[in-house]
Amino acid sequence: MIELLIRYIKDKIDNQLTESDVRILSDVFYLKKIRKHQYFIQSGDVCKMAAFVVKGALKKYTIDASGKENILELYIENWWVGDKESFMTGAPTPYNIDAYEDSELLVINKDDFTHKLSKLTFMTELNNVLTERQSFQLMKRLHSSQTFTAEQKVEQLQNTYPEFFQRFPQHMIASYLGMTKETISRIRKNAANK
Amino acid sequence: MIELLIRYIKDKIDNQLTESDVRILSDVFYLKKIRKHQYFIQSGDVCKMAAFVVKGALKKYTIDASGKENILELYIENWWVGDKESFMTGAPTPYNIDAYEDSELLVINKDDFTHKLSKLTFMTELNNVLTERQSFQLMKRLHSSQTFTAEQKVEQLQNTYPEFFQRFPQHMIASYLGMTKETISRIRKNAANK
DNA sequence: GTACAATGTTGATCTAGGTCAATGTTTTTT
DNA sequence: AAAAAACATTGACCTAGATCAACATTGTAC
Repeated sequence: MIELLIRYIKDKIDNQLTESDVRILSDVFYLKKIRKHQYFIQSGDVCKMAAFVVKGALKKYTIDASGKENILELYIENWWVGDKESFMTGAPTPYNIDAYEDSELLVINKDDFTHKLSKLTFMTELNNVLTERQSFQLMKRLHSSQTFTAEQKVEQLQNTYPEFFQRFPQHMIASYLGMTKETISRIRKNAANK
Repeated sequence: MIELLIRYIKDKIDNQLTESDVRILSDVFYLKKIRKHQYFIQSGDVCKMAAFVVKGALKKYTIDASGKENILELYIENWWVGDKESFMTGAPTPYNIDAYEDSELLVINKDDFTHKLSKLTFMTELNNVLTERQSFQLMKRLHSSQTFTAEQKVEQLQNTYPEFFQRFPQHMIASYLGMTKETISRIRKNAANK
């Protein structure tokens, strides 16, 4: 399983991984299986793990006063799961993350991250690349959220992450895009007639 | 002027700045004054500068098909200005940035950034801290954008960046929050009667 | 293979916030 | 100090998308 992560990292960084790097990675990451509907973190927890998705599908969301679920992120294979802000600062997370499919995660504890990984240059490089990419994506999502019509949002998602439409039910996609299941249903019906 | 930047950096990083660090900073950053309404970058440009606001106020925005301005970021003293994605990747920016007040910026060119700063550890540290913070903020803004009412959005902004209400006209705040000037006007009138 | 949960569709109705237009106020320019 | 921009307010009306409710379809567990 760790091979998937090694391959992923090699792809993202400029330099090569040494044998020692690979050994450390294999040492600190451990496989955790989580079943459909099981929580990875719950609102109020401090997020003490970060994880790489080897297999499965998960979602990050909040629940509002009226009980409505608001999905912020969807995760499938090769995505990193967790609340980075809580992980880094130790503040309780406002989010829930749970599995939508039975999943396999490569998990690292905060403690190992701090002591065994954070001084490895390839790891800080990876971390920076990912944080930067995340922030670029969020800027685009915020812009779309504020300026696009529901139809444009769906179309954009079909262009950026078409996989999501295969892996998640429509009502979850709708929530991720900040609209209702009825709206996305009508939009897709319409799009089919074009 | 550079002292402001030095002080700012010292505040953000763990280690001390050496004399050599300070010399390099003074060397690569230069002061640029920009007048009200003047562009810092325009949509379609490649962003070849990053800048620290010493004095003034600016905005980042797009213009949609119908001519409506959509503000994505507001900047005042001690904020960093630019399109980081365009700056890092060399892709043309989709955004405009211009001055809302006469402003003074400490500017660094991409070339100097790459060759003279990017190998200094304090600078990569600063860069990472800022990118991370940016991404945390964007996540919160996206969540608010998708789940808050107009009223809640205004209230949240008053708690997070109350300065904005002093520095920018209401119609710009409205655009930043993704609503119209009429809506924010009615909300604030209401809030006053509480 | 029957039952039950999860998912998706469709129509009727509602509403938060947008649009439009007129008017008022404050700031800037000359 | 007058004229012109820029900014803000208010009312009337409109609309994209939400809500509500009923029903259809698909998946899953026993």
